[in-house]
Amino acid sequence: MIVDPSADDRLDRAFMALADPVRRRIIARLSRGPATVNELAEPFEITKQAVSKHIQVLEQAGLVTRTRDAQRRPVHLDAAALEALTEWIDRYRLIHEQQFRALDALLATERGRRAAPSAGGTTPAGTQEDAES
Amino acid sequence: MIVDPSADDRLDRAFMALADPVRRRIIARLSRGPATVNELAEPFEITKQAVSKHIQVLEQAGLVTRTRDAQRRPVHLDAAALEALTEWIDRYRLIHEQQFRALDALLATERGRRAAPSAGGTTPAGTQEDAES
DNA sequence: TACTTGATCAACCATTTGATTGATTACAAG
DNA sequence: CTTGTAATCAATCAAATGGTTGATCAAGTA
Repeated sequence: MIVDPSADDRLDRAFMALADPVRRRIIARLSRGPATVNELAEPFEITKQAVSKHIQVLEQAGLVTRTRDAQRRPVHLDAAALEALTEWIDRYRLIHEQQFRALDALLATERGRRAAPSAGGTTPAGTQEDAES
Repeated sequence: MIVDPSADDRLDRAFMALADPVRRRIIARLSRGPATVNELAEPFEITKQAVSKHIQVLEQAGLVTRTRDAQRRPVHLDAAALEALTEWIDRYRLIHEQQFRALDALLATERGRRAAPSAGGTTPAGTQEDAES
């Protein structure tokens, strides 16, 4: 019974949701427009109940929303949550590339003075802390 | 005992790997430079064996690589795999935004002729197929 | 009211995951 | 050769996940 614990936990759920190939295909389908549970279940060889559970997972991750249209409950994609994921990934990806450029620059400098050392044996990272949020 | 079934499955593993908050923090740490298992295990309250398993998962997902330095086995981040993830997400995110723009355009056109209809009750998506790869 | 459709709820089962403890391999130093 | 350190392997266990079937709820319709 978790309602909305924190933005951190939301990220957890979002990644966890996309970890399943079925849910990823649901996302792919929803990117072309909203769909009902029955429509989403068709391409798969699983029951509607299973798809309904998957959608619950996606909903709790903030990736989709369910609206009401008579007795149908169309599912809509929420692209903002997808954007949050790419933002998380890109952050550390870019930091990593930055490190690479810094190492290149260091080696270029060192090359002028002495022979290039082993370059990468021990970590140059100073802080043990991370900043996950 | 799966070795490397396909590029499709690689994406599965990558998302699955990032689904765990511990592994995400490992990625965050590695973005600042390579580290050993012991260094990675320190900030967490779990054993080294558990961290070793996490790194195995990350390695099979292609997110990190392990090299050899005497009896140490430093772990390095592989940013290329992270890029593949953002590419996957961005694809469907952008398709979705495109749909939104198209809907806006349609509504703008319709507004000139008749009163705006319910707009979004049933899905306009034509193809049931998806293109996950 | 009764019936049909769309979707969820509830109980249950098989498999997988995350973590633990204990033993083992690989390498370096005494 | 023995000790110590870094890391993995192996067996085990509790908890979570994905799926199923059957019952239930909600809304439209004869």
